[in-house]
Amino acid sequence: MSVTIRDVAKASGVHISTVSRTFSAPHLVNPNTRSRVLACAEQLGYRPNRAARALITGRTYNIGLIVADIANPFFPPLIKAAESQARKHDHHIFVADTNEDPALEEEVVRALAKQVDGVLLCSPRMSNALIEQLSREVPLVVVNRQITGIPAVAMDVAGGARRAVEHLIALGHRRIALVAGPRGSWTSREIRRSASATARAGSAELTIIGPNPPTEVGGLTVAEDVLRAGATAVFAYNDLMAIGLIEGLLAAGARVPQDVSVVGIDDIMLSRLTRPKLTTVATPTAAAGRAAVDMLLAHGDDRRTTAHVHLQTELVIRDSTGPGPGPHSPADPGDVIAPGGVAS
Amino acid sequence: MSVTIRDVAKASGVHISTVSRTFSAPHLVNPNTRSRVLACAEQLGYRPNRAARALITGRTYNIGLIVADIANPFFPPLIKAAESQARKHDHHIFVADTNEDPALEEEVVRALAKQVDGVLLCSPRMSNALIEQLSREVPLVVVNRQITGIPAVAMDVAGGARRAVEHLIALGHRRIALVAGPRGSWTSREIRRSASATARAGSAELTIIGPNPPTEVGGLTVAEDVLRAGATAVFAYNDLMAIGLIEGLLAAGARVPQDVSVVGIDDIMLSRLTRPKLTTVATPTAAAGRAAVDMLLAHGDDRRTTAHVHLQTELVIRDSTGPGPGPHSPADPGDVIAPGGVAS
DNA sequence: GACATGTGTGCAACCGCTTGCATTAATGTC
DNA sequence: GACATTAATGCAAGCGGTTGCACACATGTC
Repeated sequence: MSVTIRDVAKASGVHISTVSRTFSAPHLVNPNTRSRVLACAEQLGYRPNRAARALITGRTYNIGLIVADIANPFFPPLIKAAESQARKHDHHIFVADTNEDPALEEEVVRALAKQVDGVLLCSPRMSNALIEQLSREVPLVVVNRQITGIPAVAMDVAGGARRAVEHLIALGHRRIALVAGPRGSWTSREIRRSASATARAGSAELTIIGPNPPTEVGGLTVAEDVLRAGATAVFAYNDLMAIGLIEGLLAAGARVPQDVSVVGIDDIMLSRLTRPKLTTVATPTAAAGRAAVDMLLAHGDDRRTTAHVHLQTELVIRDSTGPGPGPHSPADPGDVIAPGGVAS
Repeated sequence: MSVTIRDVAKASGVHISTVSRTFSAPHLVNPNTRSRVLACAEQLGYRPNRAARALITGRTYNIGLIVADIANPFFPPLIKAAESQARKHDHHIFVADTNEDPALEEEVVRALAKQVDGVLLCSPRMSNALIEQLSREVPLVVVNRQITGIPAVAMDVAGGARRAVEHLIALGHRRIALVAGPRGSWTSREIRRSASATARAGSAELTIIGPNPPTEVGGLTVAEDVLRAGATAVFAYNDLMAIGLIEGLLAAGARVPQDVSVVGIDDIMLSRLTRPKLTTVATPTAAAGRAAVDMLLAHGDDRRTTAHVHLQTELVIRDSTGPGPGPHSPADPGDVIAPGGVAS
């Protein structure tokens, strides 16, 4: 049915091992023979069977890419960049979506382990211990997370969060809400830590609302909590939530940014298209995808390359942030109500 | 290194063929033996090597999914649904992005052919002839295209286009522009055909602008052409272009929908979030992803299942369309200028 | 008790390819 | 011209599984 190495061998009058070497070790075969074999292969439409090759060499030329939610606009640019970079190195990408479910994450890694040269774990929700264990079964590169001993591509979300909160403080906001992301997210912890420290340093009050699902709906549903907390500015775990939040705020009659300023993080395509346009922290998503693939492929040679790539983020000021109530805001700690669903 | 069928055989005191049958033909092995083997396998953490299995059975349990542009928000829901549906049947998905390039499309299909049980070709830009040829090399299901002899999942874009244009006509618009999609797109041809027929039936004038790249920028850049054509309403090839177009129109000083009404197609998530919210034709993207996977897997048994699945579309009226200039519009065919980039 | 029947397991070939080793021919060295 | 060296190719084992066939044994039938 399908044309194999034997067909090519027969057609070009050499042994199959010569054909094999023509493709995997060309320098070992006589140039004349080589070109004859290549001609036959071309003519027959021969393509090496990677599965068969992988069986012996252990290299599959496949990469697993695991994301929490393909439909979250944060991921597509990353996937696209990774796929393109992988193809440059003749690798293919398995994409799996875990629906934000840590258990599914583990299962998918295990299911993919034997069929890939390595797995890119994007924004994993698993525990560090589990990730370390899995990394013994298959080469792993984590994106948006830092674990000692595991190669990682991290974006400087802490720096981004700092700049975002500083921006709000500079605008005169003193009562800021942080709409947190999902439990188990490293990014969420980083943001929380950095935003808290920055608020403290700027003598602003930070109310943490969450955890929440990292979706538009997640943002929409906390709009009331934000208003009840009396915040004049909000920093959200990601753009999708920020956009949902703005929807919710507008629906509740609050104006953005006149009454409430909103900052997101990610700079997804959407952020330039909503009204008001979203002020946000741009994360280099595509660069992260490329870097992760590069690390994984480099990784192969020397297993202890636990380098960590750090990518810079950048504050993009658009229209969803504006001046706060000013330095003389009648902020009375007494009327800060702790609404349902608010944690610290 | 990795635990194989032989390790399990040794541990449970049976021949490897018995272990093999325990997994691939359980009814052939004695229940006692079976449970013993399963226990050993579980304890050793054995996972069958799919590549090795594929070598003999010819079934890889992999599916290729080829899209024109992952970053186009139309695709992620489709990919997500397909991946999820595939996983239900214990299949994995290779995702490839072709950057809207037909040549790359062909190359990717060929590269994937041997490693998958079939390929889902989403919105292919290739010629029918080429698709037919490829379908002889690997089982194919096309999405958003119809080719006799090839299983397909098609959305009723023609019906959608009709309803969109009828909606504009009902609002009183008589000079309508169609912002066309990329060359080679079946959807683009369907839309053009259906929109033309509907306009003619409704005594409206339809100016076709394009072809254009199916992106936000593609829409943005034709805003001037639309205004120059004197159209009071526009139907765009997809939501992304419609949204870009609205940006462009607003930037040029035109109000939407007061001066120009805009309808898109796809109902991507974005469409609910922009201002004004986009009137559009909703296409059942996730359903298409699921259906395509199902067809491909069913396909396996009986190669001549060239069924075509047809999915309904639906007009979603939001805020980007409004009343036209009315029946007494001073439309003078004489001042219809054919701007640069306008085709018919 | 002889025989057909069925059940569970082992044996070995094979899927398409890679690779260490043996073999042969060509080349260089003194 | 004998010998070591190098280059090019063939041979065959094996990667981790599957599967047709043979075999041993237990049962049922007359």
